[in-house]
Order: sequence, then structure tokens, then C-alpha cells
Amino acid sequence: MPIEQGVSPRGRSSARRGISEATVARLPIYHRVLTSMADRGVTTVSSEELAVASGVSSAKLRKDLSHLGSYGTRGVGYEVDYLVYQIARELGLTQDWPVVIIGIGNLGHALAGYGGFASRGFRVVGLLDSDPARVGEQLGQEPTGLAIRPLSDLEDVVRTTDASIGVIATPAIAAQGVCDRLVAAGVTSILNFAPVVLNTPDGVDVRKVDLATELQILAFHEQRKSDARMRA
Amino acid sequence: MPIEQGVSPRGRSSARRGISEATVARLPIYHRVLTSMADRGVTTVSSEELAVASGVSSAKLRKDLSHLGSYGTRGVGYEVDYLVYQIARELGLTQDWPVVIIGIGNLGHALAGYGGFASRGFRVVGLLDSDPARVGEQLGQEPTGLAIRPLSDLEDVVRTTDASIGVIATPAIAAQGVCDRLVAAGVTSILNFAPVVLNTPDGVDVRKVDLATELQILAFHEQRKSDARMRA
DNA sequence: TAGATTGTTAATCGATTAACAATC
DNA sequence: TAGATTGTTAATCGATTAACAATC
Repeated sequence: MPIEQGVSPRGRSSARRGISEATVARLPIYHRVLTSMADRGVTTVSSEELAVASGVSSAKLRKDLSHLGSYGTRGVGYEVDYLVYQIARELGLTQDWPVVIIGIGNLGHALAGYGGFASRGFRVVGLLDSDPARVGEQLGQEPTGLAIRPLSDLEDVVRTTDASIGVIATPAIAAQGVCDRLVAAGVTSILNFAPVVLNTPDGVDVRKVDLATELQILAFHEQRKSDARMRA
Repeated sequence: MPIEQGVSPRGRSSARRGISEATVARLPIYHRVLTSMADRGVTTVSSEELAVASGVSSAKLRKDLSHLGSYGTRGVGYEVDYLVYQIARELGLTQDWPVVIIGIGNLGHALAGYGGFASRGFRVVGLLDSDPARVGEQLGQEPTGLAIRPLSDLEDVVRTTDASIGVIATPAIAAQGVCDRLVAAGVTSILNFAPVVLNTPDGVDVRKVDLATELQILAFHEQRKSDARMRA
């Protein structure tokens, strides 16, 4: 019996090093597609089926999944429930993540009410806004609802809720200041919707969602297509 | 004088082939950073300065810009205004792009009111929702405002406005159907906020913005960091 | 056993980086 | 001319793909 692959030195096989960013970015897609399959009563899926449903090639899918471990059965495929669980564990969805949202304008409002968070273990535990007129406003239904608190409560909210993830939905001008305060209060992951490049120390992860950028990329390709039509 | 680089066979040098997706995705960032510099009265910028402000390496920045043409001056840097214009032209921001938004819930509402669109040539020309209670609602101020129209008007709106970009902000269940109708009506670029993998024919570009996915990627890294702290 | 499908390898492709000649 | 900085090259790195041996 050849030792093809040493047993991980750590308890959890998934904790091996070297799962690439590109793979991590696709895992949530697989997770969602698999969850929806499970809901429809599908119990087993092949890499080909899952790949098509996820919009990737089956080779890429198998390669991605192989980073988590050997969870398929040759000649058969993957057990949907088991794979959902393994991906969730890899992504850290088996634990609860307290999230604070700063800037409760139109967008912050929409984010606070987004159902897709809670169902994946993200618990919105704080809503902050600098506008005194907005402070105190209650979002959501009473039992689970949350009141908007003044921005000055930021440090307090982060510490009492032990939130490690902050969502910035403020105007651009306020974003860096809020970011600095979040980091100082102990937040180490930031999802940024403000159209600015945030400066953060090492060890803090920032992901940026930029609506204008997305449209601009589409416009670029739209222009290409329009040029191509022109030539034809 | 050696012919190092043939003149493009097309009128516009920027229309050369082979500008990579990775580069295209960064151009909007450069464009925004440069615009903000111009607003502050900066007239000239070096690749090093622009790179730092954009959060990339200067080598990457110069490589990216070199795909557009030779718009810098050795020993000096880049003229801010000129570079802004060249990037805008490359991205197709020098023309107007009519955009329709489908699904005017919290998120669609926020998108419709987002100022970052108009300032970059994206004109929201249609708002559609399937909820009769919402139809007729006026968004924005009177002169520029827009009324929500019934979903059944989709084809009509796309055709009369000649929109080639559609934004889907509907619930997941409705997204594919709306997508199919948009494509049938002639839309060739789609920005999808619904948490589903859309199926589209070749030639249609889809970009997906997925809030839950972004948080899940952060959670993955957060878990890693927490593991690392545990071990320390 | 025969058929199916995984997990992995090796080849390919593409993007990033470092370094520097060109040139202002 | 001396100093600065671009544009480009070549090396490196990482991700994707195709193919197939392993194995259910």
C-alpha cells in the first residue's frame, strides 16, 4: 500500500494548506447549488451534473473538491448531503458569524434585510448610522428586530457582540474612517460597498463589492460586441 | 527606426485585441482613483503613486496601462486628465448606456438611486416589478424621476429604450425567467444580484454580485485566522 | 465482470513579477 | 548630462484543462 498522500498532521483533514483563492471563491456556489439539490430531494450527484449546474467544467469541479478531501465514490458520484456539510465546514459555515453593518441608507437597509445571510450562519448583530434622524429606527420584526444605533456606539457594539466581520455601506467619504475604527475595535474582515480603496493593516481581509465597476466591465464587453456587429 | 509595434489596423489604437479580463477588471479602479486625483487638482501621476492609491503593484499597473497604448512620459509619469479619458474610452464610458432594472425591492430601490451610475454614463431608463402594489410608484425627483412599470412591459421598455444592459434584482425564483425575457428582447449584458447561476446563450455576458458568497469567502479566511490564533 | 466516475497527473495557458533598456 | 520613470522582456508563479489510472 503506497503512501500516496500523508495524513494531515492536524485533526481536521480540511485544514491542509494550499486551497487556492480561486477555489475558495467557487465553494459558495457549489454549496448553494447542492443545497438547492438537496431541497429537491436529490441524494447523489456526479461531478458532471454538479459542474453544469454550477457553470464550471467538471475537471475544475473535481479539482476544487479534491482540495477538501476525498468525498466522492468512483463510479457513483458524491452524496449531496455529505458534500454540503463538508463544504460548509471548509467555509466556516458551521459556526455563527456576528456581523455589524455600518451605514443604513438604501443599501444598508437592503443588506440588513437580506435573508440569504441568516440562513448561512451570518447573524446581523449591529446596525450603525451617523444620521441622528435614523438612530433608534427598528428594522425587522420585534423578536428578531434590531434598532439602529449611533455611530459613536461602534466600538461598544463590536466588543459586546464579538463581531469579527464588518460591512461598510456608508458614503465613500466616510468609509476609511469607519474602517479604521472597525479595525481598531478588533474586526478582521471587511465587506466594503463604498467606492474607495480601503487601507488596512496586514491580517485584515477586505472584499469590495462595486456596483459601478461591475457595470463598467459589462460596458467594455458591450462596446466590443457593438464594434463587432458594426464590422459585420 | 525599428518597427517595434505595428500600428493597429483599426482607427482606434485601443481596439487592439488581447486586453485580459484581469486588466479590464482593474481599469474601473484606476479610473476612479484618477478621477478623484483630478478633482483634487493633481495633474501628473507616476505609476508608483497611482499603483499605491489603487492597491496594486506598479509593475502590474504599467503592464495594464500598456495594453491601452503608450500614454505616459518616461521620466515624468502620466497626465491625469489624459489617462482618465483614455481609460474611459477603453471601457466605453464615453457613451451612454441605457440600463433597465428588474425587481424593485430593497436592493433594486438602492440600485435605482445609486449616484455612481449616472456619473459614469449609465442611465437608468426602466424600472420593472411584478408586484401590482408597487407599480406606478415614482422613484427620484420629478424631472429625472422614473415610475415603476409592470413586469409585462419588459419587452416594450427594452425595445423603446434600446437598453443592452439589464440588472436583475428579483428573488432567486424569478431570475431565470426574467433573464430569458431580457435576452429574447435583445439585452446582451446582465448584472445579476439573484443568488442563482443564470443560463444564457453565447454572446450574452453575465456578471454576478452575490452578497452571501462574499461573506462566505470572508468567513473562510476568518476561520483560518481564528485557527492560527488558537495555535499560538 | 463491464460500465461509470472519481482523484490525480502532466501539459497548457494566462497572469504576475522583477529587472532593465529606452527615453524623457 | 544626471536623475527619473516608462514600456517591455523574460522568468516565475498559479490556475485551468485534458486525459487516464484507480476503483467503485
